[in-house]
Amino acid sequence: MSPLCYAGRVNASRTARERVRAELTREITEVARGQLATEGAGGLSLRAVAREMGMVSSAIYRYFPSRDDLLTALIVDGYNAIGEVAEQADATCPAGEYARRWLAVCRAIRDWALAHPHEYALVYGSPVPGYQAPQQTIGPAARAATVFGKIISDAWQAGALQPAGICPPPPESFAADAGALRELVLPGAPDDVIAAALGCWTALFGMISFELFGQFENVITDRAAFFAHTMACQGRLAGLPG
Amino acid sequence: MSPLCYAGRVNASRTARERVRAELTREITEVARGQLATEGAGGLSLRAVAREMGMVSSAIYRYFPSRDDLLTALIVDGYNAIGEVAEQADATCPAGEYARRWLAVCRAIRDWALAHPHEYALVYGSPVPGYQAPQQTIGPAARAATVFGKIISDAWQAGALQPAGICPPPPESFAADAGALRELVLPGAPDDVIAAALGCWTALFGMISFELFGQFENVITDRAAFFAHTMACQGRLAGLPG
DNA sequence: ACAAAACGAGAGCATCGCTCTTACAACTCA
DNA sequence: TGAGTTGTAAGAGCGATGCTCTCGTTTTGT
Repeated sequence: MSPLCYAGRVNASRTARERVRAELTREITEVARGQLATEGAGGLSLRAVAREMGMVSSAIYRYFPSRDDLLTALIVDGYNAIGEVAEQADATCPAGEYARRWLAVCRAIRDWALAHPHEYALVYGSPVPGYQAPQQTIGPAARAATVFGKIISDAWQAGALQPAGICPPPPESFAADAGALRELVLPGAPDDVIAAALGCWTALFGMISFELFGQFENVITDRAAFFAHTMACQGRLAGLPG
Repeated sequence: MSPLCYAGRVNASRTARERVRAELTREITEVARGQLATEGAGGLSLRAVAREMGMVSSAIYRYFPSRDDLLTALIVDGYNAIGEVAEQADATCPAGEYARRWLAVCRAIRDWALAHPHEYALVYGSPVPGYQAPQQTIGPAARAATVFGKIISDAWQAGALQPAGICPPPPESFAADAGALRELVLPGAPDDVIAAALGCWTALFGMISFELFGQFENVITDRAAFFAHTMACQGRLAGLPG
């Protein structure tokens, strides 16, 4: 009677069935990521994914209730991939060389974006369809930002931050947000440092998006060099020495 | 025999037919812009446009050979709209107050983007379909940039630019591009000023895109104030006093 | 007045996202 | 072991899309 008696068995069988389910779910996202890479987000089709897997289109809906849910899964994957390359790039640098860490992270994210343009567009480009802001994405989205936040707060706590001193103080309305950011990703940093860091962070993605979305066409030729230069400037604006 | 004999007539009759054609073309883009505003780029449908105009879908193809061509027309319109608000905002400021002009242009573009989010996404977001860089868009794209370039070069030529002095010199590979930009939109400015201005410009759109595409959700509450603050910092980085 | 070009309408093709029903397989549990 | 439950795949189908083609009609140029 009590379900607890069979708990072990239930779990075993569940994992038996859930295992193939998880495997199929993984394969769907993998095939979808392949289609995304070649066709872009607009060309991703559930029917084509099903076709490539030898399934019938309606079967996909057992795993993803709608096309948007598949896209959301890919978005989460994208955030995680960006977060991972950022973490790895940061880890290869000496902890005390903050500007170098910042540049390494910038470069890693840009390289990933250039290698996966459609995935980047899905994550940091315009929201695709009727869109929504799915809550599941906020966690993975913070992963890369956490890496950056640690660089800044490490530098701050080591007393290595050399503020440029050219910015006016941030608006009072920013204080509450700065407090939240200080707790999450920028421990110890004062408001003006947090504001500068946020500006830095958005400039990074503005740069990558401009390059990837064609705004630098016929404008900049050596984009890698210009990118590194601009990111170095932004890093200095945030106080990173070097 | 010679077509020149009938040049006047030909022109008159041509304008007779071409006038209704131009009018219909304009109406199509207008209806399409309405649909774009409510549904977004993904939901723009030639059939729906035709339906709203009382036409049959195939008739649209007499005016726009494909859906992408309609989108391209809307992109050109978007660039022009942004360029126009930038020009107007710049014109309302005293010519000598360069930082104020810069902030006014920033605010005007942001306001337009917030008022026309789907159009902004179409222009500065991820390229929609299999994408291409249509040549017809490069002219209108430069319109807003020209306004900004004039602010910087005006300030430079008036000797009012106060470089922050925190940036390393731009890479050598940037010299050629800087030369082209100097001729087009930044007359007289040296390479480092041009590089800083470009960084400024991309930071502006990075900021707007982050806000519009949801990256500031649960992060920044008073976005207008933070935007103005960050743009002021960026202006100072480019040397604008104020 | 007449040939050529432009045009709107309609039917049609392939494809899409998604729903519903049906048949089969695996699992549960007495 | 055998009956009942449940997850799954398959197929048909709906409404809609972008786009092509053909077929009369109108407008244009000579």
